[in-house]
Amino acid sequence: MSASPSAGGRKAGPRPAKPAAKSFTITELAAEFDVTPRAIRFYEDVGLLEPARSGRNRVYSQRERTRLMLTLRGKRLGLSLQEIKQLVDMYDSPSDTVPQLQAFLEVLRSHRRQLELQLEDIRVTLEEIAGHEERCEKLLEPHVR
Amino acid sequence: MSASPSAGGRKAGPRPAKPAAKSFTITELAAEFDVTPRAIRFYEDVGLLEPARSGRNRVYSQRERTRLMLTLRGKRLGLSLQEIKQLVDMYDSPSDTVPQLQAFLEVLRSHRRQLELQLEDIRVTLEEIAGHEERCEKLLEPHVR
DNA sequence: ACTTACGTTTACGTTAACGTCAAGTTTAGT
DNA sequence: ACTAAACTTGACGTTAACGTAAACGTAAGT
Repeated sequence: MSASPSAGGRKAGPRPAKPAAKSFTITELAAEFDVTPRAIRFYEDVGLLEPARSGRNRVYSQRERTRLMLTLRGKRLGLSLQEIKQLVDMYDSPSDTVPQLQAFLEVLRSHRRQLELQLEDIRVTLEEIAGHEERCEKLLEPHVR
Repeated sequence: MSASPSAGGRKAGPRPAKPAAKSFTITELAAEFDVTPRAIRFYEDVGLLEPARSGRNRVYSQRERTRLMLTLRGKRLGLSLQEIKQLVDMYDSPSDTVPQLQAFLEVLRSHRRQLELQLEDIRVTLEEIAGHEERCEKLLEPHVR
């Protein structure tokens, strides 16, 4: 999202109206995303999360919550935690130099290619499943009557 | 060099009009699908493949080749070998009784639901990637001039 | 007979991604 | 003060999916 030049006066100073910056405990997130706290701590060991601390206890910001979400989505897509870390790190570290941007673009494109292949795999599989389902239903139909 | 597709007269007995039922060695399959023989043997241990034998050596039929293909596709979709086995087994064992068919249908539908979720994950991710790419390119454009 | 190529079995090693205790700490309630 | 609940940090265990090495078999070529 690129705003028009004079639209956003981003200045440090008196905070206008902040929505209180909701935070989460580890068990809250665990419950919300249906994973164990152990898993979440493990993602931290790997470097995927860096929650703040309130004393000894972990405090997760909205940003950490998002990273956890992306992590789990990555897992569902079959990525390893290392791969996920690479991607997520690039996603929210603002590359500014030209070579960095170019490297980022390369990663993005490679990731996209992989997803498109996977998309094709899924498409084919879904078609096969549809065929099987049809066959099954046809075989079951006579028994319904 | 490897065997050419029997260009001349490959008559090895009184076989009338059979398409010769092409078969494969383990290294052929390994090369074709870019996996190690070790992996293929491992899939056999798990019960995903049951190649015939010529003496001690494994001989893979077209059917085995297909099962290997499905196995690798399953892996790309993030399934475990056990899950893959369940699916592949159902796919080519001809369920005939009504309860069997119904169970099969249930598995198919559950599998389909999962794939559809994955499809959604991919769709969302691709959109995000598109956004990142666009932003990147916009940042790089000025440097091209 | 000897090597080379390809295949085999057996067995132990490795990596990823957690699970599963054990033992301690901190906070809230009684 | 005592207890329960929620969280913490180690540290070792486990499972899946192979990798890797050792030792052997066998058929083909020289």
